[in-house]
Amino acid sequence: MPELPEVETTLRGIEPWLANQRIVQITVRQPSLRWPVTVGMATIVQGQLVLAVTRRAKYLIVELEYGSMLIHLGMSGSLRLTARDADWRKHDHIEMRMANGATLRYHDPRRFGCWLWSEGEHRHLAHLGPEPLSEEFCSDRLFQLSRNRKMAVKPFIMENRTVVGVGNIYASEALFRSGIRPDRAAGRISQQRYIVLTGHIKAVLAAAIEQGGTTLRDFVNGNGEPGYFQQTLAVYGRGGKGCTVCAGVLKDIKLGQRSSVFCPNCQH
DNA sequence: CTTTCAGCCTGACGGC
DNA sequence: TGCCGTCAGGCTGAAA
Repeated sequence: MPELPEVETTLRGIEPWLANQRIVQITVRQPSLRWPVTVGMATIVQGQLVLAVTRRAKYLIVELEYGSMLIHLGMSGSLRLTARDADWRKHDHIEMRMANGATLRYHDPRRFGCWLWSEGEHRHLAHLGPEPLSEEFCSDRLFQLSRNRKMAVKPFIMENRTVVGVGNIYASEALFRSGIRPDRAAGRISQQRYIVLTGHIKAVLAAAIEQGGTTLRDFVNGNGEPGYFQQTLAVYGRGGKGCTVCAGVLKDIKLGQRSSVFCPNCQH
């Protein structure tokens, strides 16, 4: 599951090979992604110079001379630099070849990702909240936006208009570290507790990005996956097991159709 | 305005 | 062993 740290790691891995290079060819083997990948996109993009590659939320943006491409990895997508004539693996859907010989492959078994081209601003970026590691994301923002909200705090911090890039894993972990139950109403959490929560959201994401970076070299060479999954997760995926702090049984509930694991003893 | 929820998709896993 | 049901999850857009 590519969360924000994995997308950031991907960006750092591919950016040096794409920036200031011309796209020689795009090959689309499977156009049925989240939205259809159009022939028009490949036609428009081929021959263009890549001005820059950036990230916004979990989207990668390939800035071109004319317009830009928006890439999302969805649930199971990955981008790898491969040998020029590497064998096509199952679920390799798109290949982008650069003038310097770099070859980028998009691999996505579940096909929840997207590759979209737009002349102007992409509609998917229009209503996004601030980046979690920016100063715009602060406890005041969480506190103000949460007033009168009856929604549970976990889906609230996972909403993209609140703050971007906080997926199920890191929302669960940050709430555990903050001692806040994920099903507590967002509007009934104090300013003081939002200060604590904001700090943990930033810390857990920053740590994960740093760990992703430790395997950057392998990642670029196409030999491995980003390494942040190796980090110890205290609650995510550990429903029914023992709490790492109090040894009590972790509870697994559904919030907004998503699995939410927490410790009923440590989180209130 | 708010909140909820179906749907997109494949692979992993458990039960029989 | 294989089949079948269930689950996982980000995001959109429609419904309530």
